[in-house]
Amino acid sequence: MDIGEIARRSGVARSTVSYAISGKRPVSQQTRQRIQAVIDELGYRPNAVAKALKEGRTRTIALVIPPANTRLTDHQLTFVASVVNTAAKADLDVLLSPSGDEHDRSFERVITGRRVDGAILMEIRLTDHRVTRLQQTGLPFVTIGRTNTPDTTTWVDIDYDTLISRCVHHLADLGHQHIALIDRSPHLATTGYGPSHRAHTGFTRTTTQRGITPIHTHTHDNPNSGHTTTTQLLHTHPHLTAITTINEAALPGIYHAITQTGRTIGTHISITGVAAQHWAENLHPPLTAADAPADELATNAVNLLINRITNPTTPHQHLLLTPPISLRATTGPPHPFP
Amino acid sequence: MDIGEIARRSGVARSTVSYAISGKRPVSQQTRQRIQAVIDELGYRPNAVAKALKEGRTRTIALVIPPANTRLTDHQLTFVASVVNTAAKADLDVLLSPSGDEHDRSFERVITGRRVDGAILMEIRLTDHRVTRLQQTGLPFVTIGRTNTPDTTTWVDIDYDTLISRCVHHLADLGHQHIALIDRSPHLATTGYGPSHRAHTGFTRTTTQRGITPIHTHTHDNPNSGHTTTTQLLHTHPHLTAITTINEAALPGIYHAITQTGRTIGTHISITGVAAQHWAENLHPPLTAADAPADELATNAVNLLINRITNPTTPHQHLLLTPPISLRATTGPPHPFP
DNA sequence: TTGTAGGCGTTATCAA
DNA sequence: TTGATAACGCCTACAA
Repeated sequence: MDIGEIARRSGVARSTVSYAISGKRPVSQQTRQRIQAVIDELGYRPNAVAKALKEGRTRTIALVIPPANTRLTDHQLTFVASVVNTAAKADLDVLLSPSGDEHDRSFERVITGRRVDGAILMEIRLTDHRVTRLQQTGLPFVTIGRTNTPDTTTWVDIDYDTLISRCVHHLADLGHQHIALIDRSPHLATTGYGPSHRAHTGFTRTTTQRGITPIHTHTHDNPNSGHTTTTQLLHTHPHLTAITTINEAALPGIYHAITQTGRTIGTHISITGVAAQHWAENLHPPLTAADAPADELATNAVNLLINRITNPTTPHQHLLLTPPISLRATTGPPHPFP
Repeated sequence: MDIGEIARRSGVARSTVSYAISGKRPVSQQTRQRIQAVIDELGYRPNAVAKALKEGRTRTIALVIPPANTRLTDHQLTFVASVVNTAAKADLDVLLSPSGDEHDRSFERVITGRRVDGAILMEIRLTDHRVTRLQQTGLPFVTIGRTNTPDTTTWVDIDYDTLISRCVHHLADLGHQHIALIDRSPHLATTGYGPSHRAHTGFTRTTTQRGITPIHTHTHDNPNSGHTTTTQLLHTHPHLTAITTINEAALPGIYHAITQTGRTIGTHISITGVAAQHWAENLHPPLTAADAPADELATNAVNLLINRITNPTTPHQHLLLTPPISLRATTGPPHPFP
């Protein structure tokens, strides 16, 4: 059933039906009602594909998610959900596209076939071939995180440098002299993952500035790895009294490793870092941390993208978020252990 | 740039270019190469929207996710990722559609505008208006979970009844006499959420059969709620020695509440249930549980859907999964506390 | 206030 | 082996 069917049954031209639906041209009360009756009776809905072809836009955006081999963190998950919700409010649909690994076909297909009006790229690297590819195609896009050449794209990001710097200052103010940064996986760092680099930079700068012994270590995005790393860390660095981290997925393991040695969190070992709010709140004890603003990131990403789609020539906009640290229960003055 | 442009530059007809690309008609080596050269030079890609209009299918499926107000559990998240991956392997794209709440517009738009060839519905209820709606439209779909009239749809589901029954048997075999079922939220149960109902059924039947005192309680899908519920549970039922649950999101809180009272998990309180594998493994101690097979659920859902799309008249197929219980570290013979 | 007709970019039928 | 052309279903000038 198509618009012609409706037209025939209501005894009008196809264009009249179209106008009756869109309201872009006045239609007499009488015909409008007759048309509407037929539409209701047949349950007619315009074919979105035909409409998209005619209008040259699909009212769909792509969300390019990280490869599936690395499990999505809670923060990323919240982000995806927020994107879908924000897009829904703007009557946009979201096409999910896995990237990396063997999924390049999917990525190519989505961004190259004019199936979407724009794209949001998650978890980009300092140099990222997907960004290059997207720039070639001319499809509007915004990235979560920024590349080495931030001025050439529209992006939203979290200021991990400043955030980790603040964490170190907070711990230093409490009197800590030995602070460890537990980073995300070494693999991410070597493949140019911005947050890792920038957290590291902020950490190094601030510990130097405050005359603190810095300890830098990586761990995979899961509790088991966090447990192993932390156990080792406590063993090799007996003077350690504070940890800061951007690896929320490892946190349960970090907690467990600490308590397992008989230490108390917040007393013998202070912890702080960056994590999803509900994640920080649901740990025991609740984590003092900068709450990663996934919602805000998502809302802004979608809005910036809509902006770019409707007005492709505007200069690139950027948004760097620096959420405050929520004081909860995991930091305090250093207590030697045992 | 369109197919006509390529045709012009290669000095052939548009149809020849089309056939050169699709291979659905023999094209001489010579012209094919000439065409390919032009395509490569200009970076031409066929417009997927036009193709979809012409072919009458979009090579896209919709994944209808639960309303955003209830945070997705780990199991659900894994499921979404698996669907996207499986679909990608079949060169299908996935359109995400939130349902429920104020998102009915999105749901309607997606399933009604011929934007997708089929849909997968997550978290359906025993009576579910989305199922009814989908049946009206005639769009092929498969549900995760089953309604009250399971024969009228294609579905995949987890056999919570049998799973919880097995858990009770396992605990009873160990000698437990007082077993509690911690269900998911009361709201889910009252809105006809199948897994809640069926877990409850299996629990009641098996406890009766084994002569065990059943205790049934609900909790929300988060650690805090699990903590509150469990604390209260231990208080009201001091003889309780075992818990079985289908609420994986509440587990950290359940654990915490138990140890907080001085009890040891696996000794004073045995726990078992249904949860995502990596979730069960990353708890301390690791949870003895039936590993919810999100991957298998997803793969089968996608394949059944593809089946239904290509062959809409086949009888409905169903798949009920009953994964075995993985023995880890949280069950043992009952030890009175203190 | 309404109708006619052309075109969005493909694929596929029918000729040559 | 290739070309011309008619759809797919919609929107929107342009006419009436």
